[in-house]
Amino acid sequence: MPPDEAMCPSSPSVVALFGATALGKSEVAGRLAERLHGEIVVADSMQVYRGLGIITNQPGEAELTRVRRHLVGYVAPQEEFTVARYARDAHETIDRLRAEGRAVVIEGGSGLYLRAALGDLEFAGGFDASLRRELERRWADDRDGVLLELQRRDPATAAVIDLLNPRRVIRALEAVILHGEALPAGTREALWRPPERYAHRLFALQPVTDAAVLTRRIERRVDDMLAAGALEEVARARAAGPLSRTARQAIGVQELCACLDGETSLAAAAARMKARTRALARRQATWMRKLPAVSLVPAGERDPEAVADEILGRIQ
RNA sequence: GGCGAGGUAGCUCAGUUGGUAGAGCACGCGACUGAAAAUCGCGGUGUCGACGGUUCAAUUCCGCCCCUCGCCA
Repeated sequence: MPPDEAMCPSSPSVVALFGATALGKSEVAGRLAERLHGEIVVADSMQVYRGLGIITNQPGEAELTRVRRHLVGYVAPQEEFTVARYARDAHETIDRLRAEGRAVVIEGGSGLYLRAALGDLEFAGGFDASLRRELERRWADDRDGVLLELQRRDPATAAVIDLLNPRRVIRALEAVILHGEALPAGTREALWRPPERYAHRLFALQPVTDAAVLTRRIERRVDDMLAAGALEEVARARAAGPLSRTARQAIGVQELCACLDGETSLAAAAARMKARTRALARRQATWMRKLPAVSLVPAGERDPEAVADEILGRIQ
């Protein structure tokens, strides 16, 4: 903890806000930052892409002029993005804002990114697209061979990760091959409580709205995106060059590309986007339930202003 | 009206040479350290269209009826 914080523990200058999609998180964050005279750092794996503002739900003009937001729309969608890069960018931004004496509101819906911003996650090994592709091919042909190699070269990691999950296995092996040492050693407890980089208060929006109403809201959101030109947005983005693997994971990219290529109807694309968004909101709720030291704040149908007030009240 | 195809989980469908059923998606819960809006794990789904017949036993075979789709009138 930096020394200035030790001297002034009653007014933490970093407030983090986690929340699932469609709960009004960015509006709440906007008001919080305004009251605290601070700026916002977004912790969202998809809002980083430039030119995909509609489908990734980036804040509109009104929110943007209200307060400054960082780490939104600053990466070309042709570029492959990683949490490690996000962590570097976030720390740099937060450090700078604090050096300027500004309060920081970290807002996001990507659990891992939020932890990366707040803490010091240790990222082992590098990243090599061709190696990864080769390992993927090997996994498809000879799964057992890949598992055996990981067990031989890094038994400690092999004992801890989910061996049924191809992403985890491939990443672990990739890390050993590139750096000799794989994922950071440590217990699961350590994985869950990475060293905190900033003293902060963490809040999460807990839906108090009826589940059916929330679902309807999520679905309306997709309809609104389409009405706002989501299809054209995706067409424009991919016209500038093939979209990166990570950008293609954003809800709506695959679906709307299929639609542009005449493979599916717009209605089918919309249905799939809604289903994926619902599933996302569920996984976000899982994160919300287990974030360490989190204070839950009822939200949903409440006025963002009131939610922000409640959070400010709890900070005092 | 005639002929053909079909009615099985919320949806799309597979299956049972007769012993009351499954896969994907959806849904619920969970995991998560360089892909995380990703990826993976666990879980329950049900008068197998209705009624009758044959049978120890029918979702499966037979009859009849209802419904859907297609073709022909």
